[in-house]
Amino acid sequence: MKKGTGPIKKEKESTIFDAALKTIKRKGFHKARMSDIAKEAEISYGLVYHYFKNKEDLFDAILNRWWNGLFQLMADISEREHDVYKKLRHIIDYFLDTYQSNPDLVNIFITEISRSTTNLTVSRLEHFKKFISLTEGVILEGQDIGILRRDFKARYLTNIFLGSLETFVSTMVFADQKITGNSQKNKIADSILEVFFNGSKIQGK
Amino acid sequence: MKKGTGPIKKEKESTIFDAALKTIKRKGFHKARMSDIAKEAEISYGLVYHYFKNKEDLFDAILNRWWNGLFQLMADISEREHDVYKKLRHIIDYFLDTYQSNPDLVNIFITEISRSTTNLTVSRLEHFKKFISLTEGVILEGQDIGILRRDFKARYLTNIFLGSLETFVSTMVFADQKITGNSQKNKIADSILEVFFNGSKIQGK
Amino acid sequence: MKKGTGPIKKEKESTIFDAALKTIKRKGFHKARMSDIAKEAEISYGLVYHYFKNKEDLFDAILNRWWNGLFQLMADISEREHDVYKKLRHIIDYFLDTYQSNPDLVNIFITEISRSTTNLTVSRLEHFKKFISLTEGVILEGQDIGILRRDFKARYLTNIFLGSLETFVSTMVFADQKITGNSQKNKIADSILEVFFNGSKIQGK
Amino acid sequence: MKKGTGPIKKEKESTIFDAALKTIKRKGFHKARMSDIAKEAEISYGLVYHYFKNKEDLFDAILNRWWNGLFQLMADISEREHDVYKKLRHIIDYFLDTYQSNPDLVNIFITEISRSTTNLTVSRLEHFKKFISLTEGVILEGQDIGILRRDFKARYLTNIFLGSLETFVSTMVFADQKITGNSQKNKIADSILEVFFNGSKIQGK
DNA sequence: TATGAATGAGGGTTCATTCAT
DNA sequence: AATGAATGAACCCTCATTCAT
Repeated sequence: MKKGTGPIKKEKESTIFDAALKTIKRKGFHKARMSDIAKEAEISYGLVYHYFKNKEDLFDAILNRWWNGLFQLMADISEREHDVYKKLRHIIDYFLDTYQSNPDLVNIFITEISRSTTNLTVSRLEHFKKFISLTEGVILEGQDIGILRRDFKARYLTNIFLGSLETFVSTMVFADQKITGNSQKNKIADSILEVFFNGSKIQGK
Repeated sequence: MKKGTGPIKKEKESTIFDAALKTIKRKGFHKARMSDIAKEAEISYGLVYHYFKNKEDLFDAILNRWWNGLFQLMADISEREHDVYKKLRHIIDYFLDTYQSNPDLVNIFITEISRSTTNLTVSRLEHFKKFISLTEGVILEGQDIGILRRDFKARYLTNIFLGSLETFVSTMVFADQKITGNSQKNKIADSILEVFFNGSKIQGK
Repeated sequence: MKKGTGPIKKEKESTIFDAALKTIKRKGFHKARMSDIAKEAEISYGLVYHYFKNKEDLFDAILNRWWNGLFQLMADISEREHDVYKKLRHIIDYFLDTYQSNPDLVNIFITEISRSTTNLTVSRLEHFKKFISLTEGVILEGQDIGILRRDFKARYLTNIFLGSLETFVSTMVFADQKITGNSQKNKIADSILEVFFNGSKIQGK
Repeated sequence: MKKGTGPIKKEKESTIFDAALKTIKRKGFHKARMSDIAKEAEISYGLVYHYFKNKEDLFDAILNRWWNGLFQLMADISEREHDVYKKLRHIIDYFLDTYQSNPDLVNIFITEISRSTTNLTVSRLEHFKKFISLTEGVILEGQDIGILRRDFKARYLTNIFLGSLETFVSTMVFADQKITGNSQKNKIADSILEVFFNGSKIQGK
């Protein structure tokens, strides 16, 4: 009779979600069978379809978890943070924080979406483009303010920035490397920004 | 067992190879059917099995084309080139030159291998690790010589370098962007190195 | 076992029954899901199983509605009506009246039972045979009395009669054609009998 | 190398076709599994998909066998036969002849198509409408010539005619009754026409 | 009564691979 | 060398039915 028993439903849905995360991370989207996911969640596989329309839908739910968080952050940044350096730092933090709290999610983002055309649908591509555009906005702002060089197009610097970040995260993902604490996280973030801003050349040379 | 024997055999094998390249690029490895490849090559699909043991074998042949060329280059660099800056420049050139002459090959490397765990087997991972190690060797040399900062681990700078490169190439791959001539290629290569060495901050600031 | 017990039970049961009628008419028995029926009835699908043992049972309930009415009529005819022409007219009326009051029921009879072996079980077939036999009895009576030609077997004339009737009704069912009033209904009934008699009546009489 | 080895391919395709005919007749389209059909044909079920795109395609192939024959006949009639009575007789013959040579085909037409909305697609309905239209053309011709009464619409007489025919055939189909020879076939055909004409013929003529 | 979560058998379809010719 | 018929393991998804609450 009660409709607002949300948490109970959410609980099982969450179990399936996590099982999907784990399974897709382990086998990849294509090779992850619905029955694998069900087995991982310790439920019958029919139940998966009770909560998710189909495999694609389950996959999109995972991606949305990632994108919703990221776009929320981008909105927050846009409103509250006025320092370009810190804005970029927040973006990095989102990747690293999520990797700390939910490494499987980051793994899937990197391996199944970030560089794979196979699973790319039009709507998924849109998320990507939107994120790149938003980041480019930050970079442009940096060029306007005068803290980023203007002899390269903003899109180009955006590629460098996101490429460094992604490569870093990828490395951790592939090596199954954990971030053990905030100090390590900060060090990584600082490093990425340091090289992005100042380059790898020995200073002064 | 040898693949590169007679020229007569090679001809048809080459046709299949190119068809596979084109098809896998278009549909991704998983969704590319053997029959699609055969159709692209305008042969019966049974014949593919005369030249390649199975689908995995065909895929590995493609990857080997990439890795063999790259490792050949790394060996050449190691022997003949002594300028670290130029060494890195050669690595970039390999990506860009191959992208010019065989964009499908680069596409597949980027989308199916570079960031996809799905198709990653142990032996394929080995190639990757080896390449990163070799690059790290170059970076280390730069640190030793004193043209690269030592306050970051070599592996870290390697990530930045390869990340920038990969991101650049990815962008071109996804946008289906062509490199029209050597001057454009040089400009791209210069840019990557410039930012890697000097950063994105306005100089002097 | 009894279906038609309490009026309280009946109410909800009736709602489900009507929903089933509507749904099966729209989608066919096979494609009508229990959940479709429940949704149509605006109840949970689990409840359907309180009133009907299973899907087949629900279907049989529908068929029984049809057959019970028809056999009731045949019994009435047998007892009270002595004019063969009018007897046949009563049979036609049952089809047309039911079509007026409950077009879905007639639709289901025509499409799912009358000509479909798919849903035919032994017990369902028995109903059919019984009805044909009873009709044949009327035809035989007509032959005995001398108003129907005897050069064709009664079963044969029965086929013609029921075939005309069924074809007529089918046409209306498929065209979703409504019977707007008694005058139209009478016209249709007259027509069917007119052609049947002027074809099957002893010539010259 | 040879492409025109038609018969060999046709042979197996024909086997599958016949197995489908038999299986669908026995279990109905919906309940006939592809594996049933394959088992009946004594082949692996994968092979069915070599010859037919999917289950619907296989079903359509069966229906086309029926419709192509019938429309061929209608075209022949239109060109060569000028006697309305004989035209109708040819139509009846098509049903009876096909029933003799291929009773399963007629069975499927009757049970799965003629009165079942379940399997009715738009294109399938078109075939039906076309056939009825063509028959109506013959009836109209009969009314024009003056051998069929004009106090009923042509479409109405068409319904009666086709209804009688269909009911007759249905009866045989359901009873699994065989037509043993031409004399029996002729008797049936004569009977249908006799009743149809003596009912629909202009009175007194 | 009433709900809808949970189960799992069933069935359509795909496609890598084998093999007779 | 070459063809494409033949096989069957996989895998997604549906939905009738059961059952705890």
